Amino acid sequence: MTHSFRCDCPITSALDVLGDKWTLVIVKQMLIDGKKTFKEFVESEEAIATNILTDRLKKIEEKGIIKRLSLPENKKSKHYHLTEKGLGLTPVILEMAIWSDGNLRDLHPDLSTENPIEYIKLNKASFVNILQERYKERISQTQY
Amino acid sequence: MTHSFRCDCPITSALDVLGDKWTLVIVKQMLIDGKKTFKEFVESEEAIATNILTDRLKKIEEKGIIKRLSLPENKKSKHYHLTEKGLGLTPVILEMAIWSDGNLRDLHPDLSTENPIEYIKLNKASFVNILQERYKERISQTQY
DNA sequence: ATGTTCAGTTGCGTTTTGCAAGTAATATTA
DNA sequence: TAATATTACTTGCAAAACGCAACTGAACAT
Repeated sequence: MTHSFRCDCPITSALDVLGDKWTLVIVKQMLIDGKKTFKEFVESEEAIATNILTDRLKKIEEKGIIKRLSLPENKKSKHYHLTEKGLGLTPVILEMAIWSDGNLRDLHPDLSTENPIEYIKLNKASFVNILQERYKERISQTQY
Repeated sequence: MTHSFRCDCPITSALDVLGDKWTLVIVKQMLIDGKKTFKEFVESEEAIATNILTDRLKKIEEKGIIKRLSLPENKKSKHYHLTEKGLGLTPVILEMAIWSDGNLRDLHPDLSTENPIEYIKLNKASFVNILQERYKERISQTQY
């Protein structure tokens, strides 16, 4: 069944696809944390339930945000990769990180401080590029 | 009760606050569409249900993203305004619009094309500023 | 052959969502 | 002034989504 959009607004439509607790967390785990397999997603600190994970992987694969790949030398494990469409979410994720850093510390004092947010803010476009190139480099290591 | 965050990751934490179908739609309706009252939100093309709207307005007010204001000359209607924290979401919303424009047309052919996306992409920072200043200008018209 | 790992699926109770209808306070109109 | 309308909600209820735990089945590992 095809996705049903609430209206023709691009922002609302983005939220029709991305607007839930888990979808962008999974994309972030792939892009930032380098996770590729079901097991890696499940073992993440966010502790996603397996049924939810299965559902989201299926949905975002249908939408062309990720690809599910079989490995030639291993029939048991699968790899999930971001497509260009998925990689295109890098700026959205980056802006969320910046917003959190500047606006969520009052509600969440333990928020991580490890990322060089000030550096990122100086040149967002180049940081987006760094993340995307790093991701592409990483996935080019494996043969499918 | 205080909000519970899944972990200390800024991106995941942003999604703990913003990760649902409606929260950012409401922020967008305020920022882009100029909506201020309960009635205006309900009458929007996204057609949010009133109980959901009440719930989200309460939650994002608690988190400091919006402010609920009474008008001195009118005891019936209330105005909802973005705070600086809410206005800080402008880049996130803008990046979602850009992502949709470039990546959602295959799934959603009727997606609006009215916004000058190419112009926006040329200088994102200045467009963020324009939106924020326009918003502030608009709300400064009313006395509370 | 046996045990383990990986990628799921299933069952079930809880929570959230969505629709429709109702309400209460204020403002407008006849 | 009385009736009507408007605004901002609240309530009830059914449906969908979520979350936990247990289970399965294929593929490897010993």
